[in-house]
Amino acid sequence: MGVKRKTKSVKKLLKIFGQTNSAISAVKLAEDLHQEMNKTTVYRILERLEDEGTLHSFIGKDGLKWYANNEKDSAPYHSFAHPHFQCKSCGKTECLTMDIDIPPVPKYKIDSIKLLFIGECDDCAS
Amino acid sequence: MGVKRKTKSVKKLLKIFGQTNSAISAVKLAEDLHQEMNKTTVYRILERLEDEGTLHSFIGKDGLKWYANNEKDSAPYHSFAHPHFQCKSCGKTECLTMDIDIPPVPKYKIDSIKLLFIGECDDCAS
DNA sequence: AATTTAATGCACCTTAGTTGCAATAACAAA
DNA sequence: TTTGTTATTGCAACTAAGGTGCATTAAATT
Ligand SMILES: [Mn+2]
Ligand SMILES: [Mn+2]
Ligand SMILES: [Zn+2]
Ligand SMILES: [Zn+2]
Repeated sequence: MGVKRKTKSVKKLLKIFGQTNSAISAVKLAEDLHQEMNKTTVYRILERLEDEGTLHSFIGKDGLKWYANNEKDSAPYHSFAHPHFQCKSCGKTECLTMDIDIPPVPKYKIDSIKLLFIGECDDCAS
Repeated sequence: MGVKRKTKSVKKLLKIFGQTNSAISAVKLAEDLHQEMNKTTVYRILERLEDEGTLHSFIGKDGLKWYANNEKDSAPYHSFAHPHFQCKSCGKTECLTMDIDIPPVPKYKIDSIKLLFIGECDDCAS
């Protein structure tokens, strides 16, 4: 179920995601906010914001969970994937704006596609 | 570094991967083999087999690490991705045989691509 | 057989994420 | 505004994946 009450903690997280397009790991959020709310609260709010469609999540290259804004007009799965990029040097992780066209997979009923590009970002490539 | 000695434990794992094309999670292997070797040994052998190119690994939808055979002729990253499928009902996880063509990503230097299809397998879709 | 050292077992650790429950605070009704 | 309902939070304890240090074992080589 989604968020039912605009608590201080919910507002705080919404503000953070309102200020960036980058993905942020749950771990980082729990760390950064640990003076303002319990880590359990962070995890629970993220879950609720994802449920209601405000955020979306994915698993990064190291198995950590990352969250980012959901584009309002993001449709469910057609035949394209919303890709993420993760820098193996600095860890920066982003939603890519392009949608990647994925050909149909024979034999399986596909619900969603996770597409993760791993490489080096601008800053680290120099 | 890769495997230097064909120990009993190494042979056991090689035999297992010699008998299937499915991916197997490290957790499952450690469980199944826990009478025959320590879980630490399982994790270390998997790491070495991946280092030497015998196996490859990826992170599944729940953040677990999965291993599967490496096709001998698998090139590094050109512009295609080796996709995996994971059934959200029964957890079955497989390497797909097709290579998916991925268009170049502007702005980033990409080293590898992780492509995970999540859906329902034949058995679970009925 | 003796030597070398890669590989293993074990005990312990680290970290991400979850759970149960009592206390708190949105929010709506009175 | 006060009161009542219950969503949300904090806390402490827990689970599970995976990793580490080190003494011991066992491949492989001489
Ligand atoms: Mn995204
Ligand atoms: Mn594979
Ligand atoms: Zn970077
Ligand atoms: Zn299935």
